Amino acid sequence: MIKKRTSLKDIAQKVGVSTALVSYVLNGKEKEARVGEAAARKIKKVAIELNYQPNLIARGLKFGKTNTIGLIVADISNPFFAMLARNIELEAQKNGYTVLFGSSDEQLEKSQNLINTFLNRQVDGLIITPVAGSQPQIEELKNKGVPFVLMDRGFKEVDTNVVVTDNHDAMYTAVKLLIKNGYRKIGMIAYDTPLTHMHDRIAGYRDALKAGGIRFHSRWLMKVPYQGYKEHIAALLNQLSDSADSGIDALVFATNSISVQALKAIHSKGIKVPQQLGVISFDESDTFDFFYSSITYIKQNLQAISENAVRSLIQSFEGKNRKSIRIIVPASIIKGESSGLHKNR
Amino acid sequence: MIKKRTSLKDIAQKVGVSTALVSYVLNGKEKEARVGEAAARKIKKVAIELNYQPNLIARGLKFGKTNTIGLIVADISNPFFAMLARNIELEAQKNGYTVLFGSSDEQLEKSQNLINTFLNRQVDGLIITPVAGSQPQIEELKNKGVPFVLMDRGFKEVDTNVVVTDNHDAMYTAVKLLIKNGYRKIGMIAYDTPLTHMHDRIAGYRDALKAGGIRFHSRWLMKVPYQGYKEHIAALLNQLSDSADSGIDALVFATNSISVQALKAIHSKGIKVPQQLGVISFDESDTFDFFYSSITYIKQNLQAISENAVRSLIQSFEGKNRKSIRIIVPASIIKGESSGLHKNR
DNA sequence: ATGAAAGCGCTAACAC
DNA sequence: GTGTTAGCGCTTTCAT
Repeated sequence: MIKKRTSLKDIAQKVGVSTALVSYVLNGKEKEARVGEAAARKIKKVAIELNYQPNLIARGLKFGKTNTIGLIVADISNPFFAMLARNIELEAQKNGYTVLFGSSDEQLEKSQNLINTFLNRQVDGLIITPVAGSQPQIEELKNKGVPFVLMDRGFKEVDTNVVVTDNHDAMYTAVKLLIKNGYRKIGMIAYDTPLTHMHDRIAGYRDALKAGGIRFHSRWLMKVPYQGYKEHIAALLNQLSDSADSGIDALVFATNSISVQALKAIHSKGIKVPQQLGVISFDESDTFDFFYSSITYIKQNLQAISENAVRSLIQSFEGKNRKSIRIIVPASIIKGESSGLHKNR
Repeated sequence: MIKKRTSLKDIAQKVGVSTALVSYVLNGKEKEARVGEAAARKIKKVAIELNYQPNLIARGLKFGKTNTIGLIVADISNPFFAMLARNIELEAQKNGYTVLFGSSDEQLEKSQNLINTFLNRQVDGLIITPVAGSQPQIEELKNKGVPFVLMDRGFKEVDTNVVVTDNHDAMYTAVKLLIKNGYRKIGMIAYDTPLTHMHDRIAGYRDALKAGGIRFHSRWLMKVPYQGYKEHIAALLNQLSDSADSGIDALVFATNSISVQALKAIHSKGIKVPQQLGVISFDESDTFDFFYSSITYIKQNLQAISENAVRSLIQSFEGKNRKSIRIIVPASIIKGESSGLHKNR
């Protein structure tokens, strides 16, 4: 059914030379190998005639290098990861790499399965957004000497290559902005996970409060589980709006997905932003354009993150990274009305 | 640096048998090959000790089968394609396949590059959302006997495996709903492309008008180019809202991305939906929840599309598809207020 | 200037 | 029962 692809051998036979010569010529090594000009010409001609395409998998077997990167994100259907994937695809392509992808769904088992699958397929390295509790998986990669880089999040306890946003600074800046604009009772909705990105964002939030001379109340920090987060967030905002005095005058959201869900709830509850509640989101979303007030948000530099992830991974291939590389990408804050001057100010 | 992975040979040496035996045992063929029980036990034990993992690329070379699918979408960062990718990933995994992906950006050259790259990497087959004008690329795949299936869109002129939504019916139903609710001057914003999905959606729109006894006006059908579509749509809606009588009382949108952009413009222009303008969108979006009226939209069955795409591709591998298979997946319409009764009704 | 051959890791037909 | 071996397609060393 499927037509046999033409191999070096086919060309060699047709031209009447050995496969070695064909290989040399087609790899532009005719000079080094001092291949006869006539033969070279003929080989090239036949290669085109037969529409020769190298079998990269055979080459991979030979070299132990496939020029393939395995990308493991939490969920490719989440716009944030989809954007990352897009940028990684671009950067990988620029460098001659192709990308295998998979979604871990924040689940340990899926993550491990993907790692195994990709390794068995001889990817040259992995770009991973690690799942909570996956330290052993990552440690094992280190032990095996597999090149990899963590992206978006990392682990405190494990020293690895990692590319992340400057989460602490981003959230610190955001909360400082709210304080500057007169908010005093600032809450945060975050995921209940020990991963560093969340930890750092929370730390940034708390440090900003402290620096602003505001005493932190533990009930201000609302952690929701990843599974079923939509319902949890809806419930949280129900509570907030039901109580006459919610005890909170502003909210920061720890991620893209939390932001969208929380804004949905705020919108449907009819909570006035920023009059009743100041708001700062994480990451962009098309949804912001529909909110009645423009949303202040933290903008991560996805392109820089992706580029750095791919590049440092490639450096690892080349054995350049003797030590772990830790890249912190600054974020910016895009100011809108949602964090505007507080009524009490 | 990277620790050498253990191969069959390593195990064979350690146990003191040939690689053949190891291969048989590790592939569960000890019975057929009548391997001695003692040897089998020992081999299994050592395999675990050495943490043996098969090199799938060597196996691929041997069999000419890599258990890899190449997925080419227009843009992985577009939520619609990201959702498709997610579902394809799931279905592929269920069947033991891994997915390579790439974005064509609706560009012929990128599409061709991706096809070449994937073929050179010996993917077993391709799932493609074809680009306008890529018929020759697709024809070539057919000629080569490469298994593939087109998804989301196809070509009139080329007979191929294809899995698409019932676009004509979906749009027909949507427009009929508008007509039933009293709208008479129904416009459509579509992409300016000859691809079948767009063609069918437009045909569905026109046929519904005809069936409703409404004479079609060519200015009702607004086609925008994919490149720079955001600006074009904004401009279109400026026009509509500026003219005292726009001559249009309802709009249907041909895709997800068009819907979001158009709704943004409608929102910012303050056009009342459905009082001034009835609206039906294509595909879901988080943004709908922020619109002041709930949006009526056509819901494609992404899971069914993905599953069918993967399955029919796998059938092609197995040589089952002697003829091209054409799968039409029905869509549903989710009714909201945006297509509610027209004032004149 | 060219070719033979080994070898990457795996499988399976075949020989012993 | 077990081992030998050829071969998938490609690269490259070493003869010639």
